[in-house]
Amino acid sequence: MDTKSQLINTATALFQQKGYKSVGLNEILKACNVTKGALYHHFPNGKEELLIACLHDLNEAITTDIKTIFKENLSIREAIRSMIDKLVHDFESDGTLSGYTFSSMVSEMATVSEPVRNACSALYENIQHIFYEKLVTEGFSSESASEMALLMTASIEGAMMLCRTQKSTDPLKTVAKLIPNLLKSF
Amino acid sequence: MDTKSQLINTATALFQQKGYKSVGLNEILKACNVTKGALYHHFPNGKEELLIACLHDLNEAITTDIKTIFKENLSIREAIRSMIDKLVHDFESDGTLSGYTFSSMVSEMATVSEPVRNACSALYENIQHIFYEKLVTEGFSSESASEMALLMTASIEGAMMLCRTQKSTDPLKTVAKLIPNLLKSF
DNA sequence: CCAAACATACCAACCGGTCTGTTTGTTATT
DNA sequence: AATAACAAACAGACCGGTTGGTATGTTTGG
Repeated sequence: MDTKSQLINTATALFQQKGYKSVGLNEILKACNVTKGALYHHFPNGKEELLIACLHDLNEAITTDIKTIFKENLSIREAIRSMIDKLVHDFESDGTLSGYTFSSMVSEMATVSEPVRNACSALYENIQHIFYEKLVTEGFSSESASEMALLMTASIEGAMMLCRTQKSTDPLKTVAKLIPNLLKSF
Repeated sequence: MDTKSQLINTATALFQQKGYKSVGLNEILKACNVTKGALYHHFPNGKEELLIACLHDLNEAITTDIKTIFKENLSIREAIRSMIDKLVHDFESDGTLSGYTFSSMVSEMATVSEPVRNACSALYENIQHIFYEKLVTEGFSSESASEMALLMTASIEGAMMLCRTQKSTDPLKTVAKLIPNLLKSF
């Protein structure tokens, strides 16, 4: 793999685990055996440019990942189920909840840096759009589909937060169990 | 107000706005005109002890705040509605979403410091417990009440995250609108 | 008189970022 | 084929500023 992708990949993982400010450049550099010169060659604007590159990469990765899940599963219930199953599995295997979340970066940077906030906003919008389209094909009206997509995104993101504080996957499991009920209520 | 509370209050506000790592001790000290000596007199273990004190204070403040809202409002629908209305109002007036959230602190510290993680966990549990009790008095079974309490907490927390990235209160408003539907679905 | 409640100067460690090289790969010229 | 020329891709020493934290003093209330 080339140096640039290497930087993005390890930085992404570290940012997801510890947040943005908690991870120093030297930590990233050491983790992927790259020197400072190389970093500033590929990212002249330093750490924040690297973060935005990470968010862009994450956006693409998450989007394609969810899209394939939504293609493989016929109903939105099954799709959401297998999506959350994957999150739960990842969390249980490596202990870190890095799946479709970047809340650690959102919450500390969204209020500080506009470019970062925009990158995060784009990511959430993409996720919601995938939900939205699936819901529309299942007969939901445009309005209720976008509302449901928002509710689903919010509850999953919130559940991940709870999982992190509780060191347990139960919140995600509960939400996964309840989402079918939500869909019924419309 | 005494020095200790002054420190806690201003630190809480700053932490909520920018997160933990982004706020330096000197920034806090300057903001409330307190010197380093005073800080380390009241919090010998420094910044992290201050953060935990903030979380404890926040816990109490949020808990009593929500409790009074839940006493004033007969149905849980009305209670949630006025709770979110308050959040929306705060966000629209001062631009910062500091209400019942501390996700900025959770996400960057929960994976790093156990004491902080515990304090955050306690806070979420308290909130859920208030929801839970109200739901039980409205006839929900113990099991579905705790599930609903979790779902509500998660979706509100997630919605706040979305609000922050979108710089809009719409996500919270949408969630507020949909929660009655959730309750019906049980 | 004594301890609690500060104030202030100071510190090593670390931060992100810049600097000046050196290596390496590509292309043009003879 | 050899070489000159050039730029991209690094390497690593270095820098000023800031960080959280400490040590030592001074004030103040009981």
